[in-house]
Amino acid sequence: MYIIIYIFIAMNANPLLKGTLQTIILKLLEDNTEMYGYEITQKVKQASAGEIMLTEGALYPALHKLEAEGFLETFTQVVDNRVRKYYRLTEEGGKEVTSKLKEAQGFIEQLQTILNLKTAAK
Amino acid sequence: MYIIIYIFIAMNANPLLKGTLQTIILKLLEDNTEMYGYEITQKVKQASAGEIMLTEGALYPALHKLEAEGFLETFTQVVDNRVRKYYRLTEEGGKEVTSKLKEAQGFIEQLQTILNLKTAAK
DNA sequence: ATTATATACATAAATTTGTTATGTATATAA
DNA sequence: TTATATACATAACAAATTTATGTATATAAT
Repeated sequence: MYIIIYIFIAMNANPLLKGTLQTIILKLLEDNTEMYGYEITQKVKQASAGEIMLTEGALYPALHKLEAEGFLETFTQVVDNRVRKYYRLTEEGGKEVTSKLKEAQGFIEQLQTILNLKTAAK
Repeated sequence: MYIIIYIFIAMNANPLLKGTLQTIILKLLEDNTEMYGYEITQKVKQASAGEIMLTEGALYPALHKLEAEGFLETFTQVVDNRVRKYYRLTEEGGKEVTSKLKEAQGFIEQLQTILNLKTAAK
């Protein structure tokens, strides 16, 4: 008789994700018009070669918040007896993507400068 | 008689900083051997063209934590009657920089793929 | 049949990591 | 004398996650 013990070493999934999740969601919806939550997790996983894994506990509240803020609107669809909640950018949301992307690009650039010394400050 | 009212609009300093601060500190100490807290804030400000501003409330606890984890060691020096607490990488800290940098580079790359569609996933 | 895995949503508790607000103290420029 | 810069520290608060649960259906594997 065997006893199998699984030891999971928590490694803090994506310590760098913080602050980026909303931008990722908005950008994906700009590119794909409409997506549902689970679809977003899979898309991010596939597009990032498995490096960025969205947890449901982060994703769903983030989607709800973006909707509450008026950046997203939703509709529901049943496929294979399972409910899917689709999200789509509102006009406000469209503007927000641009703003968030600009912010992210700027931050990434400066971060790379510091971490890489690309532009090597004096 | 004039009454001047200043209205400060809080704009959430660096919403994208989260998770990156430790990496920034470690990298700066790899490049500069030894630095004190205030010096780090100024270096980051200057190197990022004022885009990344470290707040003291984030920086000092982060330094203390890195020290407690054994990645940094300190010594004190008095200059102009003011105390400076210098930080320096330990050997452990040296390894940690490499690891954190690799992690950051990987994340940034994947993030850019998603946000820019640089590598445009199918 | 039963179990595991994938799909699909949701929420609550706990944790991490920041911001904001304070506090202390010295030096220097206005 | 006042404001600003230098230099540290910590506590209260807020935000955004992770982790842990819970519900429910479909499908592949045992």
